[in-house]
Amino acid sequence: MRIYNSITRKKEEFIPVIPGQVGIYVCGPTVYGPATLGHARTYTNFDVIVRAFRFLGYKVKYVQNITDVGHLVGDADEGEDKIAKRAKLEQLDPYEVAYKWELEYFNAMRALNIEPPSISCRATGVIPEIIEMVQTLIDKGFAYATPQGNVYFSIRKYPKYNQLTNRKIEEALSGERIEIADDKQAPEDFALWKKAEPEHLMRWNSPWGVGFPGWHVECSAMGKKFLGDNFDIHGGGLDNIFPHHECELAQGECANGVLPMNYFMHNNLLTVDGVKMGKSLGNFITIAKALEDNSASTLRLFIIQFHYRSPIDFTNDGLVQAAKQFDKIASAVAKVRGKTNEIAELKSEITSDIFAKIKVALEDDFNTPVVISEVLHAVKEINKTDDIQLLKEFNYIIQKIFEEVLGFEFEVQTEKVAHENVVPDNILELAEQRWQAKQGRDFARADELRKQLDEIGYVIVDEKGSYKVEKK
RNA sequence: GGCUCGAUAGCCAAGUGGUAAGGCAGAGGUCUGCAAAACCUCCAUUCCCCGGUUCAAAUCCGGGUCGAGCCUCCA
Repeated sequence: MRIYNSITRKKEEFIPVIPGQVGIYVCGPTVYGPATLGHARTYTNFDVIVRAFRFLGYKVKYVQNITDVGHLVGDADEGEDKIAKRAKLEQLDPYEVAYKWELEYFNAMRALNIEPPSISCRATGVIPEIIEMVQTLIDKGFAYATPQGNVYFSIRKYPKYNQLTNRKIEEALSGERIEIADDKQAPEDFALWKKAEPEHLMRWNSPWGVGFPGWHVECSAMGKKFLGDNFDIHGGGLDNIFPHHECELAQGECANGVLPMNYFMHNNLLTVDGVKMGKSLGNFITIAKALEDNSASTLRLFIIQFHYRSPIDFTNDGLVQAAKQFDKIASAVAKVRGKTNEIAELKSEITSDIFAKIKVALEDDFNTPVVISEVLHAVKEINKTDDIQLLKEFNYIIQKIFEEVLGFEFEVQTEKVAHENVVPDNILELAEQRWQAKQGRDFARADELRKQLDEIGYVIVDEKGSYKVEKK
């Protein structure tokens, strides 16, 4: 098993802390708005990674946070955090806002057939652990509390700062939630704990006064709580690499005495028609919207066709291609399952070869594009054969790879199609007339009826000795 | 401006030292009265450009050009 480690910028052999087990932490969403295709990309990527680990025999503990403590609003809205701002707009309690979007997030994930993490934890649920970690950092001399009630991490105490992004320390601007304070010893120091202004609704007591945690500590505290001082993998979107992950590395290593994660994995981002997707740019597509026109499996296939470290440009053409490919896969699966539901051990050269290649691809930094190409290879072989024994073997690959690792859903798909294909009686009548004409070798009449049906949106597909009518 | 990553056929996309996977589109064929689907065959002497290392480079090194992301919250 080899994975690309952002810390060393190299593909490395994966050596788990505990043999046979994987502890993975992935940065979750800030719940202040709808889940977008960006979220779909990131969590589909890590979903497949976790599924692949399990398929390869690892026991996985997958932890994800829900950031329900807001972040600084980008523009001139001084002092307000995102969640508090939204709450005022909607006349809701900030906890209500956070919970509403958290539910939406989980619904969107479920709709995409993304398995929930082993542990999902809200930032507001680890306030004691955060305070404890901040205190540790102060005690060890890496952080300092100011008379104003803020606590900052002193970057100069951690010479390795910026190991992920190679930035010069002078350029490392602070990434804290509130930018009023000038009580820092150095401008690049980042906040661990911030004093709450009177209008700030989310607030907790602490040794430094009433306040709320800085942006980066929640992930460190949670990772430590659920996975220990030193765990295997920390993942997240590339956009979090700076400053968030740099800060995590710094505070984590200083607090724990050891680098918290052995591997850092970053998935690349998603653009829409070549442009970055952002809430502020107004070009974001929500998952709910995307699912109106596409099946979850099509979206998954679209995402998985790219390597997780490559950028994805979301275009209509790309989606159309993915939909076509998924239909192709689904009809091959339908063929197999139409003939047999049994599963057989892989004995033939063709199935074991495909299976082996998929395994190799997954073990090589989760190379899903290569996996998909083997999936299409399997589809081709399925279409070529009527050997029941062989189809039973393919059934195994379909279950293990198509469904368990890649997360495609087929049953739902076919049921849905069947449901949508309720054809009215008058159409059935026309189709039957056409069939009779064909049987009577009156092809002119048959073609005429086919054309008529086509015009009202129905397609006839002839099969051996029978036919099917389908809505286009 | 600094940092990081990328540039592979009409389009999308793997491959990171041993002689270019796969898909879409396109061309031809088999099957079918026709059609659809499926299957078969063809479709990059070449991997942005220029130099270098090597028996050997799309793959490594140097220099360009272009593109994306980060440097402010973001998956």
